[in-house]
Amino acid sequence: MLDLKNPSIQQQAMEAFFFGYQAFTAKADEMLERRGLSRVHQRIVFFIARYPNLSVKELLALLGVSKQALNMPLRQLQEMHLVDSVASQTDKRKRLLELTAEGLKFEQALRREQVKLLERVFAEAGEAAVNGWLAVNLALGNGQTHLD
Amino acid sequence: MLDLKNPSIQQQAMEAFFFGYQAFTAKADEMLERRGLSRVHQRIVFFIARYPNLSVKELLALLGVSKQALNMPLRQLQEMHLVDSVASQTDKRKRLLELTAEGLKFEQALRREQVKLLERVFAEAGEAAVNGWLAVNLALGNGQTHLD
DNA sequence: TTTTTAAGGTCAAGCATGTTGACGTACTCG
DNA sequence: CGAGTACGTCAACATGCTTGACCTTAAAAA
Repeated sequence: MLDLKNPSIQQQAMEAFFFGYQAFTAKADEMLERRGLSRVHQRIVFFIARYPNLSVKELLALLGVSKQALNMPLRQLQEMHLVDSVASQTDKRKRLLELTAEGLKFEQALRREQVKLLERVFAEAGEAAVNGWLAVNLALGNGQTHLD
Repeated sequence: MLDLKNPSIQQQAMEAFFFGYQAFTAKADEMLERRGLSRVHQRIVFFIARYPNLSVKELLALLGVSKQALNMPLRQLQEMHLVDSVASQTDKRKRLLELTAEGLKFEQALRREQVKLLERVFAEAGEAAVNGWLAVNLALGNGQTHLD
């Protein structure tokens, strides 16, 4: 077991997490910048892809930002016809978010870049490592879906 | 092996990474905010602790920001007597950074909170998972030290 | 049915954090 | 000596987030 009593091991683990996460997001950040978008835009389309028919409120909870912070980038995505919002049938106050065909392609393109990096690393690290990596990340996130 | 051909698995892995990293930094962020500091301040003291006698230029390379962006928080840390900078003996242009006794305590307090979370999660996930988690993160960060 | 609450949208002001560009100083090195 | 390096700082600007206030529409509760 990793000896977390050893400060130098602590630092190594933390540094690896820091640079690992940074490397993970780097490629997508580049692609976003070329289109004049930012990481928030990716998070929005990512969560809409993952949870179709998400309401605005649920999206806010997932992102952990204020609705004013969401407003601008979400509006931009709608104006670019990457995201559509339709009133819920069961509760007409709610706007359910979905990706347009183009939005889906956009989200997939971003995700593909990140998955490519994961695939390379996974092939190198082996199955056990990958399962462990996922298990620890899930546990860190508390297993919570963050939806409600 | 995690099937990264499956889009839903891709999404799950990416979401776990996102929320995992977020949870990992949350506690330290709280502590920093109470002292009117931000995540950059932690990164600074973290890297100084990890690489004693770091030069300003090396710190900039690790953080990946402009020197103007570093200037303010680093100055604050010095004014708070958490960080000292001393001219290098071999090259008097260089300022070598080190933590004061108080700065060391501060960095350790922040790190301890994050390690506590890791310990909980590690106990839950088991040794194999932990080793895998570290291996994947190291591979993601390309094994590079980011120094030079 | 009237009142209250919830969901969503938007405007405004303020703050934090980042960027580039331009300088100035001190020091090293060829 | 002159060129380049390390560091520090000022200014202008962009961006992304915050809180507060206000509005509409629709559901739920009184």
